[in-house]
Amino acid sequence: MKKTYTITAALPYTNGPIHIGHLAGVYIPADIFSRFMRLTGNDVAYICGSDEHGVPITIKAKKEGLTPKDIVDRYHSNIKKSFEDFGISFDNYSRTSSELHHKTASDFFLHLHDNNFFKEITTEQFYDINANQFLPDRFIVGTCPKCNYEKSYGDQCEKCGTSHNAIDLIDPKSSITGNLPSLKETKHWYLKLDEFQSFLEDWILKKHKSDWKANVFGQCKSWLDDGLKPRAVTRDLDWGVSVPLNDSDGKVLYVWFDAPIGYISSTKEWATNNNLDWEKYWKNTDTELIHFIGKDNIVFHCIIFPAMLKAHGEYILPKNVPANEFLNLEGAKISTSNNWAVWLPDYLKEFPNKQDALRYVLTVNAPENKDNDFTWKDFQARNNNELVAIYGNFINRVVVLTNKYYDGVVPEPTELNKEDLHVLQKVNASVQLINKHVEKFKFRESCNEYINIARHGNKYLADQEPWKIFKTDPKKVNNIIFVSLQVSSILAIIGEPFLPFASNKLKRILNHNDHNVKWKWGNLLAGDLLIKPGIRINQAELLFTKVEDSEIEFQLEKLRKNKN
RNA sequence: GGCGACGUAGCUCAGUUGGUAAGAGCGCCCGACUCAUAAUCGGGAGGUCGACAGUUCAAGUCUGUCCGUCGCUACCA
Repeated sequence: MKKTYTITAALPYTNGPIHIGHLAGVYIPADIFSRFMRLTGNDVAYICGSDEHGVPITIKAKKEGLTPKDIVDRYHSNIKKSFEDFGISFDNYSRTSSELHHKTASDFFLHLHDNNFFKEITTEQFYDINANQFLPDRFIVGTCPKCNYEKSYGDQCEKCGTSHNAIDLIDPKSSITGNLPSLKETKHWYLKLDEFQSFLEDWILKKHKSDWKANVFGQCKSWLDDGLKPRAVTRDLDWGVSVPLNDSDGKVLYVWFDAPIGYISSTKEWATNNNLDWEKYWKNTDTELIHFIGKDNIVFHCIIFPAMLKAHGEYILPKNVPANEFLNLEGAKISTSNNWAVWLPDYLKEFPNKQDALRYVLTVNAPENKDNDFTWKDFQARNNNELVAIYGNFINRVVVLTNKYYDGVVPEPTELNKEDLHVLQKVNASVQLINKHVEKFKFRESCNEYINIARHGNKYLADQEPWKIFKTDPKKVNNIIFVSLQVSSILAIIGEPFLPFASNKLKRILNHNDHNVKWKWGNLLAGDLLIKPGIRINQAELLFTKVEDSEIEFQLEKLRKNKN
């Protein structure tokens, strides 16, 4: 049945390029899901954009002697381009600095304000007179009251790990100017989250007990059991969406309040550009809203944003929030500040035309249930032993045999025998399994099952040995090659969500447009014969190429240098 | 400190509501084949299921304690 899906991928924060952790945790799974849902005939809006507000960007700008706008412009285009080059199929990639977003977020805030969902609370915050700004906890350094470490941050001591309030620090200093900060009163708007306690308990703990992932459900339960409290949704800052009220000079919406609204404004932008109705994707109760995020964002997407949407009153709530865990790199935590990462722009430059290899490795080793480790050696092994040796090699065998025996023309099959039908059945069973797993967000299993199709193909060829009987039983060989080409065409169709570049290449090799059945999901599911005898296919081209030891050594060396 | 998720073969992971002798892929060893990017196909070795205790006729699967990894969070469960 055709459905409408609004699929969001966490808005990347524009203070650095995209790295493999982002890809494995969010963008690749969301892309597979989106592509799969399009492939199977659904109406999909795959939405994302740059998250460009918040304190870290203003600090980075200050350090580089630039404006916040300079910083976000730089990374917005960097991120947008690397997503495009990598083949992430967003329907729209917007940015939160856009006018449309400011208006959308501002209106959203006003709507909640007018309906009395906020509480104004005045507190004392640290203020740096010289820098002329309030200081978030992260930008206050002082001596930890517990372990006496002298460079503890305002929110947490890096040495003993305990968290505290900035006010508790001994001898606090502004990390911007080094001055002693003073306390100053400030008023902020707090979302009355507590009023949504019972609603959220019913919605999450009862209605989504079985279909949300254990890590997501557990995290939510922990928050709900604790009891929700009003939460500040504004900040003292001059960079962001201004609070649209009279007595709100110097106040902006907290970045975590405006960022998820970015999903909505990005959808609006897309709808406007394509002459569509954006409300269908956010206000129609038949539409399934799915948020792909990392585990650090669970509370915002499962508690706060749904409360905001519910408070607004017109919006649908997420059907699921398949949060992933984290990806490590060579045994250590990925870190932007320590430059311990594989950056996507670097990868694209250093491994040209190998987008699918990274997609594949990050899919089959995705941190779906627990933190996982990415190693270059594993990357090489999976590329060489699985993509090249199993999938690429199967296609190559079939295409070479077709060219060798039939001058590239698809042979006419006669009655298929037990073995022929058996392999087609096995492939069909794999297709069903892939479908099932993708719907449950089990992308690693679905991708493994995809490779299994090529395994079935290799085994079929090995068992049938057409090269042995070509002279003695040509009719049988006709069938073997025909069936192998049929399997190849199935791989081309269903591989698109996982390995889109290879899939397109394979379609070209097999001349998919010339066959009399459209290579569409429905025809595949119906078990239709996708290839037509008499059609000439092209010469063999390698679908994947090997990754050499020297390339892996180069990457490892690069990481070693960063470490020092 | 509290809460949550996770801890299964060398590596990465599956293991429904507890029940026939613990599974897969990769890696490793042996064999077969040669159409294929020395690729493929078959077979094999390898695990006291983090530790300890408990419930049960029966536990990787439930309970408790502890240890480890990661995340969330605060003096509050």
